[in-house]
Amino acid sequence: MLSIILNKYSILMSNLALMPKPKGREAIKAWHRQKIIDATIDVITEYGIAGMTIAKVVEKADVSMGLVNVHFTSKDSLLTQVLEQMADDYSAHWRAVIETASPDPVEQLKALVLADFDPSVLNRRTLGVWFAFRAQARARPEYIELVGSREREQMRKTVELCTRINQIGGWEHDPQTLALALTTMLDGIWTDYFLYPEEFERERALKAVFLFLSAMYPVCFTDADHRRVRVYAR
Amino acid sequence: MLSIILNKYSILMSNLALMPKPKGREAIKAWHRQKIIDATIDVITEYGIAGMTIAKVVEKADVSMGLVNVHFTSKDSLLTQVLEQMADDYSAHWRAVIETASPDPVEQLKALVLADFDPSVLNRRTLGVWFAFRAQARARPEYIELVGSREREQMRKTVELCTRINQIGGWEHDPQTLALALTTMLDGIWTDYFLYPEEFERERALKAVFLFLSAMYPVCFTDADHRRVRVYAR
DNA sequence: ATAAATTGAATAAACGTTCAAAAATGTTGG
DNA sequence: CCAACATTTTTGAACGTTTATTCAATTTAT
Repeated sequence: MLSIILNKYSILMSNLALMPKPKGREAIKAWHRQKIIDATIDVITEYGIAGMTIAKVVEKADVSMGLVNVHFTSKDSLLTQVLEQMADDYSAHWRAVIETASPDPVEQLKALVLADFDPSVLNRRTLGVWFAFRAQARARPEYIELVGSREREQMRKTVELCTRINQIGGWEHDPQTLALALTTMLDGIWTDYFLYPEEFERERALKAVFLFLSAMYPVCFTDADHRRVRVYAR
Repeated sequence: MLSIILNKYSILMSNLALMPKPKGREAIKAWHRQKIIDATIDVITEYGIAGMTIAKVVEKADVSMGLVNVHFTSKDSLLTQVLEQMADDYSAHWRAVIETASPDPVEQLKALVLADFDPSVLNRRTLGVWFAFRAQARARPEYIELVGSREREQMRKTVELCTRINQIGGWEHDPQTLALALTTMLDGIWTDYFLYPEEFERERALKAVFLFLSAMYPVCFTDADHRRVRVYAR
């Protein structure tokens, strides 16, 4: 949460171009830096990672050729830092959402699922760049390193929540397997949305996830319209 | 199935390099063509779509510079035809698997799921290139066109099977939602395997899918070791 | 011998990166 | 308050590579 607040030019807000040039050396520098990152995301969105060039980035960011290498040393370094910011933003988002939710693990798991449906995540711009980086994973292992640690943390949280919900209702599902089923489904929904945004039905995708959760944890989750009848102990 | 047999140099077999040069003009031409396609896949696997160049392809394929443009007109066209072959191979595979299975829809759905776990699909080479193309989807809409029609067909089949299984046991799950849940989960499992092949546990992933299916269609599917107790009518 | 397929040097365009020069910002002294 | 200066930031033409593509020359198959 902290990082979302502190990072003024977070990836979650798109049109930095409309933001006025700030005062002060450091602020201008940061503003330029973020303009370049935003432009990079836009270029990748429009031309794919294969069509991303410095020339297109500086044109979109409206800065000079040389500035990219001043701020980011190299094209490779720029890409890594773009991914870093996206991964940070995503992590910060789901963690904030969980902390905002009630301490009830059912509510928290629900919040974790809904976080992946949030417009700040479930949008073509963010997902497209995300997928572009992931597709390069094998060629650039540093990308996996970057994303992997954060993804593992999310998985750990999911497993923890499943374990706690298990205890509440006396269920004996394998938390690891259940968490895997859940996270893979959410990931697949991202892909579906990214590839076929026109045909994508948000409500149906939500239903699909809650269909699964309601089957695993009846009473705690319902598949209909996400209304929930909770019982703490039996 | 037919196309798998006919297409001698299918993507499913990797090391064409070891295959001897055939006799006959047309055969040599086709052999060269396939060598280039294979090399392209290898290059994308190693360098990502952003690092794929004609120079690297011809070196790996051990043919001359000019041959790529003789056979494929342009780099773009080469990439499109590579994707086309991969999509065809994948479609042919799951369709063959279903046809081989018994007419029982439960068996067919099981076969459809297992098809996505087949080594010819679930391997880093195939998935990596697959993801590389999908990530470029927005920049190159023709890629979606290519993959989309085939993916829709698979979805239609999945919905059909769910509908039929519903009837058998008197279940009333929404087939569309159920099929979506299933396919997204399978897709997510691909991603998981591609990004973290070391940590990936094939058996757990299978369990995750069958955990879901057994919850939806108890008795038809079991989550343990895929043993199944079927009852046709209640 | 003839037709077809393959070669690879040549080409122009585009690429990432550099760095001396210019502009912008902050500081100082009147 | 404002010049004049010092420092930092930004610029963009220039550079050497790498890129996809072409096509006359060569090799190969019939």
